[in-house]
Amino acid sequence: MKREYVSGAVIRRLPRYYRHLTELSGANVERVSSSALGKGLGLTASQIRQDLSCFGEFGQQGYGYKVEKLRREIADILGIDRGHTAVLLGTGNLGRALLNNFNFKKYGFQLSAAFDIVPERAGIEIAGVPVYHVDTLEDYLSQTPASIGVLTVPKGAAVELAQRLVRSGVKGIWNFTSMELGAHCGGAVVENVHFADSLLTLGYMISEEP
Amino acid sequence: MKREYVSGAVIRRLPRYYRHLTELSGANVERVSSSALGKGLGLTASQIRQDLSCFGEFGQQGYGYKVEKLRREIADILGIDRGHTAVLLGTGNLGRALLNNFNFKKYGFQLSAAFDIVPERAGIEIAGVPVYHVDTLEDYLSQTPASIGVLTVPKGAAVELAQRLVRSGVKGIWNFTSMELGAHCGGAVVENVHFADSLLTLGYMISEEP
DNA sequence: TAGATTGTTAATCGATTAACAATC
DNA sequence: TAGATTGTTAATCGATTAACAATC
Repeated sequence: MKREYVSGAVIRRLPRYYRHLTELSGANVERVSSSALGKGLGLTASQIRQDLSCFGEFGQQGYGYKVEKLRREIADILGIDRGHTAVLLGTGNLGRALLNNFNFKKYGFQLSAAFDIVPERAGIEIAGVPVYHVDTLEDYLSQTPASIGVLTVPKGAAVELAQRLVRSGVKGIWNFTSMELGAHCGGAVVENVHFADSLLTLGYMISEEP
Repeated sequence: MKREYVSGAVIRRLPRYYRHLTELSGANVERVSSSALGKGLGLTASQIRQDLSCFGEFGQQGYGYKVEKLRREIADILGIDRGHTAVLLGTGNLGRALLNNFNFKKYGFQLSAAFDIVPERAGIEIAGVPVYHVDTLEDYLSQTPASIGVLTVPKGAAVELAQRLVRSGVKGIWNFTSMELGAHCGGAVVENVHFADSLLTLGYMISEEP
């Protein structure tokens, strides 16, 4: 039964399903049951069937799920191949790490340009992506709209740039700064990658271990 | 009332509390109520009081919480200043980005060394951290134990290195690879930073927007 | 057909919110 | 003292798990 509202907990499991199914598919596995999938991901079979039922009926009774079919269904739910585009702001170490190592295309995003405030970086290319001066951001986006902006700038620049991105029509911000942007971004969705929060959580867990 | 078991949901909010309190403290704010704190973080006052009550009684009735006192209490709960140590494996772009930009010390971790498989990188220093060849990992850790290992290596090397870290006494793994390590790491805690999952979630959310 | 496994409904469990006595 | 705000208990809400008829 297709739901209109799907909880965040379910949505955050979808990428894990997708990753696991991609691996199975790569290993030429044809079919998988909810219980096998659950074992692979540390979840119950019941939860997986419940999760998937938010989006439709993808299995066959007595058989399970066709791996490749389910993988494509989830890709579609996640919006891969929906033609998303992205720009990246801030070509410091982290920005360069993403440009060089992260396969945006694999997840359905075309990264068309990067921007930096340092004049010397304008005009160069990093991993095939052209770098422009941040002053030209609005001009660029009016010509070449982007679905999301990737924020890899110093904390102090985050709010202003987020607002400029949103005003230029960006629908989501992938925020790698430690600034909380929720309040500043109007209708846009903010997805945070807070390294510090993650490390502090780990620190807590190793401290509490017996 | 002090609980022995604290849910993951509570623990993942603690770093946010800590960050917010650090900001208030920096702005010389002396006291804060649960409702003010809740407003700042997008949570209910009730939830904040409930969360804090897992660890003790830190407030005063009719007054609220002393910002600096609460900040220190949470730092203590999170295990900051517990003398954690860390090593980093893999000095590619992402590893270098962390070495150059991420302030481990600020979160209570001393990063003592980095390792790489490329022979030319052995002997250099990155942001003051010495880089050694990964063949010397066990020798090094037997002399200088580490609480956690930071994994910024290619996916294919993740499992083997995680296991070597755990065998050398590491208690936690901060995993930046896309490999799921849960099953391979015995008693050690694994904290994942999966960029792809984060981006896919964002992709879903901007696709579903009205 | 018999065994397996789905999708879904019902039961349980856990987390969030509300309410309030205690008290600064 | 009166107003404010805590810590905690009770009520609600939502998410996970269990059960099972449908059926491949």
